[in-house]
Amino acid sequence: MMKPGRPREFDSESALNAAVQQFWLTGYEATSLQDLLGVMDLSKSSFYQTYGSKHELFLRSIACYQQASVSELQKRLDESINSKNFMLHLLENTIAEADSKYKKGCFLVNTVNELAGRDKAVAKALATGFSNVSAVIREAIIRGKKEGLIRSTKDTDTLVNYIISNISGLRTMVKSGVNKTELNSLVSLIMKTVY
Amino acid sequence: MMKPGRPREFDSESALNAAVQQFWLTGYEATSLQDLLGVMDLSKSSFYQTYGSKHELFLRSIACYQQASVSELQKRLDESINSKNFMLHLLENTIAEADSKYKKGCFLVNTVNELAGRDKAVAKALATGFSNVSAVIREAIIRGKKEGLIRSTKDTDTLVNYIISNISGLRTMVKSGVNKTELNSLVSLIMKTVY
DNA sequence: ACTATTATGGACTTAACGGTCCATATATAC
DNA sequence: GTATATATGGACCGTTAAGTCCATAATAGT
Repeated sequence: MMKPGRPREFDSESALNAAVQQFWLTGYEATSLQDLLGVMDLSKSSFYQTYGSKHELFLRSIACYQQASVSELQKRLDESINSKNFMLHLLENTIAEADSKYKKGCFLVNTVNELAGRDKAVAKALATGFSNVSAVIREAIIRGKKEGLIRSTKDTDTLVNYIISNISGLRTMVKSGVNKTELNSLVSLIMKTVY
Repeated sequence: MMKPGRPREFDSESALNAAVQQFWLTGYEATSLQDLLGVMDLSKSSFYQTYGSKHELFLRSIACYQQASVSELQKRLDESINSKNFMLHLLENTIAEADSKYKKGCFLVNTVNELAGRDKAVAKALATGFSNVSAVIREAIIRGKKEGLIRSTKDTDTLVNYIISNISGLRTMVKSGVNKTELNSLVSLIMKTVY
């Protein structure tokens, strides 16, 4: 039962993806509606009709990014030969942007730093995201323990937090321009702490 | 030889400090000129005459914050009984905000995440700040090695980066609402890695 | 063909932004 | 007291922000 009416002239899925990219690159405040209309390729009317407001779109963008990231992460874990290998690639992936000109970092980490303190709705969306990411990391740690690969005697939760915290730390280091050689040393130290 | 002219009605030092606090709390974009005039307690005219522009004031704020932080840090290192003790207190200090309502984090870390990617002048000011902080951490690591307290065999530079990176990571964890108990576990793991 | 429904373009609104300008106030140096 | 120099208050500016509104366009079902 399709409802009648004029059909969309824009692809709402790719429009949302474009919004994610833009927010990811320039954050919430620094991204104007004009910027969004440009990359999303729709009119102001369609924008408000479809997404309600900039703020609502931002929340949807967080959800979209988070779901994609988590399922990508889960897939990589499932396909890894072991926990250690998964974690090493995760950390290496985190510092991969060090060479590129535009360092977007992680959208969740960026947003925590920009908005979590003063926007409750955003904070909640982020909490969901972090929680979902944590669940995958947790699975990886548990698997590592089963595989007998983990040398640290610390409890699972602490190790999960340790990984999350270090990913955030590495993101900041990348953004502040630390070079790849130094970052690689850092990754090896982090790995050595856990595995 | 004091120059003539009407004297200032505001204290330029405390005005700058107030600006630092405001930028620290709400970042660059989200801090309006009105906000600044309010907390700095001066008129728009005086603002532009004294500080040039919002952007210039922001750069001065970074410099001001950085100098104060570094000298505070250096003082704490000088007064510490040993390197390990200094580092433990540094990390504990980093997570101290976990209980408070407003989590300002570190102004430098916040700003890296908000602006470093698209504002060269800011990036440069931040680089100076991080470099100065690193120098103190470096001194602490070297001292720790002399004192024979450091168990890690990693080179000094890597350990310095490790501390900086973990401080950034902890800041993000605090902002995303992780509780104090978990953070303390994390601190103890980080300490154990180095000392 | 007509109707109901949704989509779109573009004019419009209101408020806030950073920033400029100038007349006036207030001090020092002579 | 007068000249000089700086400080201040407040009006003003152009731009942009997010968001609203309405007339029109384009479809599906009848």
